[in-house]
Amino acid sequence: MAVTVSEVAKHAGVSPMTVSRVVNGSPRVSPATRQRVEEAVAELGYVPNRLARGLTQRRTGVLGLIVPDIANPFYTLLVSGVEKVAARASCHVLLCNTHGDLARERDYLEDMIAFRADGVLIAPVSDQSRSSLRTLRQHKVPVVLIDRTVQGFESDLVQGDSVAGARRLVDHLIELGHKRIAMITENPAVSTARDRYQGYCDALEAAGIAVNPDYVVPSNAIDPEHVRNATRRLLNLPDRPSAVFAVNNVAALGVAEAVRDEGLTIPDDLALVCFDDLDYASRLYPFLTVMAQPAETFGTITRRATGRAP
Amino acid sequence: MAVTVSEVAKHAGVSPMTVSRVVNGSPRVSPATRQRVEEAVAELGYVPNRLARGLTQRRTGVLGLIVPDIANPFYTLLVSGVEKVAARASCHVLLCNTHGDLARERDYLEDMIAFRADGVLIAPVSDQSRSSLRTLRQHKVPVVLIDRTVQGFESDLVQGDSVAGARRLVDHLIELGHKRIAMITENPAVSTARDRYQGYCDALEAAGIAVNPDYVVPSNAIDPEHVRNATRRLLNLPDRPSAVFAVNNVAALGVAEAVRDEGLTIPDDLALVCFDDLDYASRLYPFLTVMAQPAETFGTITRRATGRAP
DNA sequence: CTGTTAGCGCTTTCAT
DNA sequence: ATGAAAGCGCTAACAG
Repeated sequence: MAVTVSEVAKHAGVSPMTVSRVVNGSPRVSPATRQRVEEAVAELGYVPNRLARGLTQRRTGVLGLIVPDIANPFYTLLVSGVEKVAARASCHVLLCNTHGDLARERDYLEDMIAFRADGVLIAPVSDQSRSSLRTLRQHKVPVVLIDRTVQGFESDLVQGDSVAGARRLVDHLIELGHKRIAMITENPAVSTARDRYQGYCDALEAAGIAVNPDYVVPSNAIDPEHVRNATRRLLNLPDRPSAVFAVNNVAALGVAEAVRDEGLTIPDDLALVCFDDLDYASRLYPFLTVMAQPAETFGTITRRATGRAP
Repeated sequence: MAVTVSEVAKHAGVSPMTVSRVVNGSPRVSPATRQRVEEAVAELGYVPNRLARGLTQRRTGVLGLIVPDIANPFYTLLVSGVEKVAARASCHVLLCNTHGDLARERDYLEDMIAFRADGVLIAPVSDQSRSSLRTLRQHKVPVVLIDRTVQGFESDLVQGDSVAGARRLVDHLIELGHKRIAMITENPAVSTARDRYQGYCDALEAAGIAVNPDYVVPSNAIDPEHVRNATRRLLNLPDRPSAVFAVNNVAALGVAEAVRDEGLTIPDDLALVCFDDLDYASRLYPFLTVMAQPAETFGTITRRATGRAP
């Protein structure tokens, strides 16, 4: 049985309430009693029970952070940033990895309600996350969307500009003289995939290049192997693209491996650009042009998004 | 105010206890009442409060995971693995990043007591983590050490064999004909640093090569920039080493960048081997020999370590 | 099978 | 400045 307020109180010859006041730094305690209580706390090794505290105060100091893939350097940096900010605010981070799975996401969101998280930061799986997010909100848990919007769900939001970023990356390829530019996309229910595809089309259109459906390759963008296989088919087209825009870093990795599989090299045989940094990887492998987002600071800034259908 | 057992109970015309039984899947409930309760739960959108539950049951379903650097791919994989196992056990992971800072680690460990974590997995900062770990144990929180032992603290442990791993890496260099082999080390209060240095020395000795103190470079092994600078001095020695053994992946990254700074290349001008995988990075950059540890499965296996002084 | 009582450890509220 | 009482939401332990 752990040490409780009452035991400390007895030890210090005061009431539990006074112990509570001291522990929480209330000024309404005389220096003398404060000292006696502090000694008792130290002597007994008292550590306040945050479950009990959360129950009465209805604040737990816990933030839920829900991402599709912790191992993805983009989310890793994000987690890192959120953890840093949370620590400054004396908060703790409950980390949840959905693996892009809606059911798991739903469960985790319900858990956030159950744990009475003070708030939830989430990079949602897709637009289909809407219903679980609504449930969360019904339970008054503040939500901030990260990186992705959700159709039909208005919320505070932290994200980069995918349309403009994609546009810049593809413009860059066009300036280098590329005309046969492919894109590895992902599920259009993911807002960033939609936006980046939009930027890709905009850039091509502005340059008077028609979008070639053969050059738009769907992928899951979560598993590099999946992308690798999809890309191999692309590289074996009779009219092989000279450049590829990957929807994100994982896709880029898959492309890089497919290129190597085919005995080709980057950037000689194929130019590769992508969204999101590969962090450590890109420091070692400078042949990749990335639109790095400040993932680590995504935990600090906020703006309002409409969540309307496009 | 959130929905409580009592409200559900009233709604279903039963006692709170019966609601509790249904929610927790107790078999001692008639099918009829069970159904009525379930309907009430659904109708009111009841989600049990896990703080309250934790208070009575003294189990929270929360595991603390404490690592020095989430952004390090080794720990990222570890986190990923732990999260996976925890999810299977319906547990949640409270993630804490110490940044190799003892004070922060102490605070986090105290928080784990406060939150009544069911257990703590920790890759400790160094041998100096001992006192906070003892406090944790006094409070009956089960601890498992990951990757690193702590002198004077016996505990369950998950780790790879650093001595043998280092030995193999350096043997490999020797087989390739290298004689001038440097090592980037870190704080000897970190068990893996000690062990890997041991393996390095063993390998050299077995080959009849004397350990050259100039070739043993201390670093913090947390910040690639620090390693980068330390390595540059190494590369400017009159008798430059032909190979480097980096104590871990971060150190290897720093070395790789220093090599590039000096206008040299790997592996032509310098062979580089290291402990721990760089994950995504090493898939793109195959010039690096790594002793990859199964970081992701470090969350599943356990053995007993003595924690005696070496 | 179901309900009652009591209490987990803390803090709010109201006294003093 | 300090304390007493009540209750946060839930579940053990015991009825019946």
